[in-house]
Amino acid sequence: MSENLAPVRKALKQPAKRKAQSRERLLAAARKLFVERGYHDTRPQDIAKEADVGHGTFYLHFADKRACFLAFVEEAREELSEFVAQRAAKAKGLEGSIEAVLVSIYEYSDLHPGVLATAMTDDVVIASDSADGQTPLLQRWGEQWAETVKTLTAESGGIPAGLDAGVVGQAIVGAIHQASSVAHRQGKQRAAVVKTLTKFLARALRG
Amino acid sequence: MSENLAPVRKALKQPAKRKAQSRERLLAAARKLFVERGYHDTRPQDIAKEADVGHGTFYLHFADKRACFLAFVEEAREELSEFVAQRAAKAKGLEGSIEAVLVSIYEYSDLHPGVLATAMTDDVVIASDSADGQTPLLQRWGEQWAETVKTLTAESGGIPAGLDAGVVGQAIVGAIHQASSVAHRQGKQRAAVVKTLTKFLARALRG
Amino acid sequence: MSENLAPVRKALKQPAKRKAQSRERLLAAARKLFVERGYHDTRPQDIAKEADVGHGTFYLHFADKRACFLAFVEEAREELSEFVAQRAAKAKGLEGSIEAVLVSIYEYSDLHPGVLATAMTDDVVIASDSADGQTPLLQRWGEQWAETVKTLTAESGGIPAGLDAGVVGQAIVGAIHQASSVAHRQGKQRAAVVKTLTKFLARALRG
Amino acid sequence: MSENLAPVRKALKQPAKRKAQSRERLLAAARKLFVERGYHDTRPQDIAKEADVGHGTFYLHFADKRACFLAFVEEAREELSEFVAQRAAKAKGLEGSIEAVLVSIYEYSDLHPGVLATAMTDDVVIASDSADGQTPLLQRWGEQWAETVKTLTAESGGIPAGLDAGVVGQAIVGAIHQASSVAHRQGKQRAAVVKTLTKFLARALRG
DNA sequence: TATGAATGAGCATTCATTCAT
DNA sequence: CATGAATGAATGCTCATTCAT
Repeated sequence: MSENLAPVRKALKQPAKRKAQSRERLLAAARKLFVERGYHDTRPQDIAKEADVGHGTFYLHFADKRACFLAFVEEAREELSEFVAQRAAKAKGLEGSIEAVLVSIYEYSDLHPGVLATAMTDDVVIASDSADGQTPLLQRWGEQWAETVKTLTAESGGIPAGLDAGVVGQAIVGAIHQASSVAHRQGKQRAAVVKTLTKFLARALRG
Repeated sequence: MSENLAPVRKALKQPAKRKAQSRERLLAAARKLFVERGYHDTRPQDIAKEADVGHGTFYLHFADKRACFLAFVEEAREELSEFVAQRAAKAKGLEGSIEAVLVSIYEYSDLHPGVLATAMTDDVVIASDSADGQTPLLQRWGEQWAETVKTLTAESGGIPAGLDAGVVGQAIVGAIHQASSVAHRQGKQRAAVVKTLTKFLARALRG
Repeated sequence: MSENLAPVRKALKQPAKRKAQSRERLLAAARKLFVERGYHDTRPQDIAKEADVGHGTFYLHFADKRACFLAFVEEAREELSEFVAQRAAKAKGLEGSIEAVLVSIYEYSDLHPGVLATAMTDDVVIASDSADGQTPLLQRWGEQWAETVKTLTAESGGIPAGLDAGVVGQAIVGAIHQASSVAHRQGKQRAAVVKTLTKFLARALRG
Repeated sequence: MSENLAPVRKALKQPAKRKAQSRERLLAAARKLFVERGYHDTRPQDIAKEADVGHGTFYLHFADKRACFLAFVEEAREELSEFVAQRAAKAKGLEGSIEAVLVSIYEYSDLHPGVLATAMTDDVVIASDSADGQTPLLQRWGEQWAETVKTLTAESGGIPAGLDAGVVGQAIVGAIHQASSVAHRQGKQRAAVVKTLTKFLARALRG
């Protein structure tokens, strides 16, 4: 009987590998369920079951449910970051670069539906009493945009005078997020969104 | 002590007035607690207690907790709407108008700290199974901005060619929301935020 | 429009009549709702509303919900009693009398669907702490049957020797109730039920 | 103190056994409380407490309160079934068999006071919206009686002509139930009840 | 006599987390 | 390292009844 019980669990050479594998499986399961059902409707038990490990194992790898969610967010962030970096690297000019980034983001969304929307479920939703902070994903992206903007506008003399780069970065990411969310909700043509956002942001940043 | 014990409850001649007053009291209590503790950490019981009415009375006025929250959101929306309309009415020009609106919003926030941030807690947080929809506050404001932008750009030939007004409206509100939230979180100077956002948006919209 | 607004409420000559009318209306409403929804799913509020009187008025006429239900039961009992008495009076012989009673009961059930089944909802369902007793409807009918049986068997020498009349009465009513309930639930032909029950009981009682 | 603190909980080697034991304890506690207080006055919490387990454990074993009650009913049904089968097996003749069954039932009732009365609390009392049905205990017994009667009357030519076996089965169980309930309520001599019911039913069934 | 706003005890159920094995 | 049975605090909501008008 013991051989065919949970065959996926065998063939684990080293304990270290086994632990790593459990974590991977849990993270993949968490990602799937968080995206499908949302944070509040996903229980650690569900994640463990989906990952085919015992309930208790969950807490061997994550301090609590929130930590698991944040791990998922971090994973998504890195994934998107790499994805965009590869795609948008060769874009030229302010407008071209913005468009390339937008297109990459949408392509990532197509490849991993719901992941970005779920990962941005931050602020209030998973609030914990400990109030430890963990900068929201959107804000971190805003900070990146602040840097990106400096680079993109370098040849045209930098960010227009009087504009605070930090504020601009957040404004950009906010604009993209809100416009995209609503467009998605309304089933709007994606091309129009990309075009409008690109022009809108380029005009705002151009000298 | 006996004089100030529930003095608000006296002299209620007509049941209709009495009921209306209860609702008002509940709504005020709800607003206070939702802002102070957030949606999830506020129980109908707490609201009733704060309003100095029985638990059951809460359900005499609101179908459920969610309905109460939405009533609070609606109240805040109308309040802000009036507030901004009065303040920004006499502003002149694209840049002037944008600035006036931004300043009004910040003034409202000073007068009613936390209300806007709480009222925007829409989307996922208070999700119900019934999935009735209720357009998020931010999106509604985005739609208003779309209209506003058409008016403001009328003299300079309307919205720049190729821009989708709906997308632009959402982009504006997203930019304002995100930039303001982060600025607030970081304790940034408000003047810089107003200035940057005003210029940023005006540049984007100018012909 | 004003003429047909609650026309039932006007033209109340004397207060005494008004009170009696309220009670009647409440009882009719109670009967309707108890039958349609059952005891537990009918609230005094619902009854008052259906009767088109204020919620508080309910307690002007009934001590509590239970008393209202018992009043409904009593009404049904009297109604059925009269109904059966009229129909079964002229029946001849043991078998004929039993059949006449059974047929009358079924006719009553057709005229007032659900009333008997609901009225028999006694024992546990509406249990109150006060445990005042109120003999269950079924038991009272059993007692009546005990008397009836004595009369019907008089000419053949009375109840067969060794049989306790009280027990027999309850047995008869129990047999009728259970057989009819299940037959109704199973959509069985009524004629077969009447025939079988009549023969069954007549054989048991014949000398 | 340490010796008698939850001594039942010790020495539980395997989790499977532990789980089974919990269920047993819960079921025993449920039986006790349902019989003592009735369905509506027994809360899952009470059952858990009586079983000396946490509240949540209750829902580890039963989907809901209703499922727990039905499990109790099933247990009682099987218990009585075995009990009667053993006692009434060697009875001879129609009258003898009926009497043996009746006596067995009363003996079971003496051994487990209140269990049968409680288990028959089916129909309306524990009604759920899902309306899944679950044939009432009394009806099931009626169906069994239909079979029993066929066997018992086999030698005398089967069920008397014109009688529907199904109807007869339900009539018998109804007669027994109602007569016994009332006799119990009235503190009537048990021997008289057995004697009367036996004769009554035997006469009805004899050819 | 009538009203209907107000009441608050009461309840079934969930779920993040622990810990003995 | 893994397990999964056990936990119990916490919560939104109902409804029979009262009472000021």
